[in-house]
Amino acid sequence: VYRYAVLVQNEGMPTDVMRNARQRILIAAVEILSDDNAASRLSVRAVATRANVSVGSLRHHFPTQRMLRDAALQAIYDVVVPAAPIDDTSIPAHDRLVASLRTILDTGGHASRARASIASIVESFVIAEQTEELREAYLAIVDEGVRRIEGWLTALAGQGELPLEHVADRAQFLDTVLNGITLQRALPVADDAVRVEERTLRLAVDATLRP
Amino acid sequence: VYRYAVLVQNEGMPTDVMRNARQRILIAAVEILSDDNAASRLSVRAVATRANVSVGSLRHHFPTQRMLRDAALQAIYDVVVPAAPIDDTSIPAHDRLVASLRTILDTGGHASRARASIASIVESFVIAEQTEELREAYLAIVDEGVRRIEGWLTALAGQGELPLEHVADRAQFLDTVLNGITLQRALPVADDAVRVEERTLRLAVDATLRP
DNA sequence: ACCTGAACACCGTTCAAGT
DNA sequence: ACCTGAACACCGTTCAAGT
Repeated sequence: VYRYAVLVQNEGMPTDVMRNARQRILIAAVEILSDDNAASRLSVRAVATRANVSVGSLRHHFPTQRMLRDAALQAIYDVVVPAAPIDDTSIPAHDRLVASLRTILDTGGHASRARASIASIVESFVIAEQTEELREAYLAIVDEGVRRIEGWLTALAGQGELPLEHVADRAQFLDTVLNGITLQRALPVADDAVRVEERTLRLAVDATLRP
Repeated sequence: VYRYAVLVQNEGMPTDVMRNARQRILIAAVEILSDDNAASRLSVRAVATRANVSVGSLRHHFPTQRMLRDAALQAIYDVVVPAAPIDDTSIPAHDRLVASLRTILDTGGHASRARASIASIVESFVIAEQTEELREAYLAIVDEGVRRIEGWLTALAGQGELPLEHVADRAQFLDTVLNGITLQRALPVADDAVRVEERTLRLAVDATLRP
């Protein structure tokens, strides 16, 4: 699904795409990540083999496995999620962060889509046999989400909106709040759910943007 | 810190604790998890070495690494949890609220119990056909939880710890945070899960107990 | 600059063998 | 029943060597 996106994204590039190892590695990684199998891990050798490239070559283009995963997820998100206005200082920091957090929430959707989303997550990671492989796959996903939030908070810290040393803690905090909201969206909702969610998100952001 | 707790918890046990491999393994795991070093991982060999036990012996008592981690986290929570009454003004309001919220969290349990708990909720209220009856049944349960939190906040408001008019909003907020934590307890957990959860809960309570 | 593949130090799990 | 430690199949990273 996403592999074409990655290609398109680099359209105005050198010459023969299939001759470009970096491209092939990135495409292979995106393919593995967007595989139907939720538990698929992004191992060095799996990616290298799929891209028809040596381990050393992979490492040359992506010095660490984290850099590779980040690049692949970034490529996916760049296509799927509209960019957040985190640097638009004409808008209050509070509103920018709320809007950014909503881009994560919206990947889960609402109503029946939110329910399908949670059902799938619970099936894959809660009900399924708890293997180490599954755990690592899940933690990699969580990590990406938290890092995204950290990215926003770091940007806001650069504008003096919060202390830089609290970025990690507060990103985890916001991640938990988003998990709570996501779960609540899937569960039966009260009539005032939208208002409650809005207030909760604002309260969480208030707590985050404070010395 | 927690190592003694694990010992105490098994006080009425066999004979010589230091001769009990299972005890030593559990203690070693708890020590590593409650280590200050946030990067500490719970590897088989690290635990086995620390416990002065072979890898095989460790596997005999804890067939998978997950079971070991679950047992260690359970041991930690069993000690951390004891509830402080909300009206005991000799304890800081902050601590009283955290302790009270933990009593709700602990109804969900940890590890396999937390997973069974979430699986059951999702099955009953997310996957099941969304009837009005189901919705009302669920909202009644939620209401009960939120009302409990409101009760605590009202008590604290009476002591001047927060404005009375914000009690409803903030109870909803805390409910969302608890939902997030509950979900995270059921999903695969990182090695630093205990610390992260503690910080998140404190941050949420900080946000609540503020004008 | 780009690529190769062996080597290294890890990981969790399995298992024949001991007591 | 409890324990041992080697072996296995992985993992991510490093690096001398090629082109």
